[in-house]
Amino acid sequence: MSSIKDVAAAAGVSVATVSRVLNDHPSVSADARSRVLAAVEALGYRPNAVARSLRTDQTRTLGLVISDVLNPYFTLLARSVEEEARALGYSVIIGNADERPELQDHHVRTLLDRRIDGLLVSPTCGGSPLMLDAAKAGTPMVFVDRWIAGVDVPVVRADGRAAVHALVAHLHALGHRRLAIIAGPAATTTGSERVEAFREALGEYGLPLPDAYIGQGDFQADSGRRATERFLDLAEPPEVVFAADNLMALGALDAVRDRGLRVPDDIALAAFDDIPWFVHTDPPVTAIAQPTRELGRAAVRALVDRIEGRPPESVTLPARLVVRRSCGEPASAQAPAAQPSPMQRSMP
Amino acid sequence: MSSIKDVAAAAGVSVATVSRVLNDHPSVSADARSRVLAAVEALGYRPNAVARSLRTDQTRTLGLVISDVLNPYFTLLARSVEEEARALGYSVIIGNADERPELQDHHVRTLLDRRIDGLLVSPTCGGSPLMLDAAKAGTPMVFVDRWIAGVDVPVVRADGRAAVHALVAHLHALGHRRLAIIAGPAATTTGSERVEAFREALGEYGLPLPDAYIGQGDFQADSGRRATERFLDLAEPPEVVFAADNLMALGALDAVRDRGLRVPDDIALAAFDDIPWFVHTDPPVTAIAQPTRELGRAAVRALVDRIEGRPPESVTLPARLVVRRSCGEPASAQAPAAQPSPMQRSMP
DNA sequence: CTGAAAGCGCTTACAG
DNA sequence: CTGAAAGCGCTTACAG
Repeated sequence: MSSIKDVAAAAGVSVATVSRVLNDHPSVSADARSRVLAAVEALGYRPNAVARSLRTDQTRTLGLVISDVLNPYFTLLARSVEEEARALGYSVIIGNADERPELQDHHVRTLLDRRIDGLLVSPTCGGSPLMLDAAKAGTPMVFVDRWIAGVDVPVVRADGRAAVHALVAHLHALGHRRLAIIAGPAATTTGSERVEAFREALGEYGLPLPDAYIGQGDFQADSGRRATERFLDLAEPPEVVFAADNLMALGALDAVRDRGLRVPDDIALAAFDDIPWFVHTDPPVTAIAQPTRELGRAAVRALVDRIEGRPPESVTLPARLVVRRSCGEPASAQAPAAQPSPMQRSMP
Repeated sequence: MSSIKDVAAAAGVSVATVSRVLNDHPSVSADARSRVLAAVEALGYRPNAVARSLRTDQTRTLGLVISDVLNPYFTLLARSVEEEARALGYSVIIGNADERPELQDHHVRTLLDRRIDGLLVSPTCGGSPLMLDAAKAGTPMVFVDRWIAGVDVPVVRADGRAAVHALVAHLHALGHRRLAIIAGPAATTTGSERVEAFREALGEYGLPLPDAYIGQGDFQADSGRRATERFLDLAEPPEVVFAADNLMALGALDAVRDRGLRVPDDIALAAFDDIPWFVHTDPPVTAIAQPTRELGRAAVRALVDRIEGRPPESVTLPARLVVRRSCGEPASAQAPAAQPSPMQRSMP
């Protein structure tokens, strides 16, 4: 692989001049420029980003540590992060924590060792010392989706409170009174916030949220299945299960199906996070949709602002309820239409 | 951020000794070693991977360029690649080509500039000059899933031929005679191979594959929807649509649903690539499952073999048919059971 | 076992 | 406008 020296030799100039041409430095003669460009072309020269990074102390790379790539919500988030980063001239390296704190730390460490310019994290747990130290040490950092309290790091996330209230209103209107939730890990903000929003909304309707109706999940499908089985084993099972993410909803569907029961006839189901597949499940799943692409974009912009010396801004975007058929038909549309209408209602 | 010099100063040794300790070089006195280790600890020193890479000419990083991250098949592939790479001491940088050749080239170029040790590619198109040049120039490379003919690069992929034959046998047994396929881009191997395998299998049953029954898709959902609409507009629409990947099957489901039609009553559906969601769609979708994790693992092993000077091996693994309800009930199980049995049959 | 020194491929004041 | 030279943070023969 040819280096800048080879180009300089071929063009009959110094490496400094080659470097200037490559970096669009203004003070290069037209003649020198064209000779360098010709040499670059002839040799198929490509600058060594490693050497450039060592010298300039910037990698033009962002690290993104997400909780679980197999979760379509995070996949979409990752994609939107990459798109926006590319638009701003950055690459992104993704680390998949798989909801495991030690794997999260592994990726944070590796990314730091590679001297990424900034870090986007959706923290799996309360707060690893490694991440906190990095933040304190001045590594540009932004939290997406989930965050850690008490750390001076901008947060880009969706606020699901209003949508959870809309969901509970919807469920209440359908006559449901025994509502259960499959929560995420209490150590994550999204794990605890969604339960709190749910409890608060239930309170407005005078409905309780007994401990037996709070399933402890870990945001992965299996835990949704187990929590649902436990609900179904109760002397008085809930009428509705609200899964705090889409994968646990998938597990819940599995559990219901394995018992030979039907959604929504035997038990209703709703999920946090909307994904394309929810339109095609049996039945289509009522879900709370996050503005995922916007979150990714905003997170990158905040991080790049921070990296490039502009004040970064925290951003909170609203989620919205998408009603489908998994919680039952509204009274007005009792008889299922022969032609399934797209019956999809959105509320802010 | 402290450097090796700071550690050397703090430990009272030269940077060479620090480097030796860090790299587990045997010839270091126990005393020097412990002083260095103490200094490393005290300073919170972490080696700069950029500098190390420049010096050693290896990044211990693999590049993975996949066609579409949002496709669950590729997401799972990417995850398995990362896992195996991590186990072997490598990191991976993922580039999402989004089925766009120019984006694919962008990522290949960026990855090459970063001097990744090797490249794993699932080529979006016939063969970009950039990629071919890189292969010729000796960049360690392995193709996964899709490949390019006439290039001396190992290929790790699944052979779906037997499973496609099993699918056609299944469809024929259910009484279907008019079978259509939504193909992927002809420029990709998986795009053309799946059509060929399908045509060949149909031939064994004396069934034709008229041009009108070959929809041209691009492996993304929208194209599956459009192709299906065209099928449904035919004077004699097919009885079965076989989508050559899971996203186009999703689009097909959309199209059928939008017309107020039902799967499998009005039209049957099968897909290449099995994904967890197919169990929960309405109805569950009959699909051809690839050994995705094994493919990822094998691809990484082949690439690392190549990088580390061992002869890499091409690997072909069999796909298998997973029968669900989207093509109709077998005659023996005419009456749908009240309790939906997991009726899931596997054939090699 | 240890250190001084060269060198990986760049960029960038500095001097001309 | 141009080039010689220093230096980014490491690793590794080489000499002792």
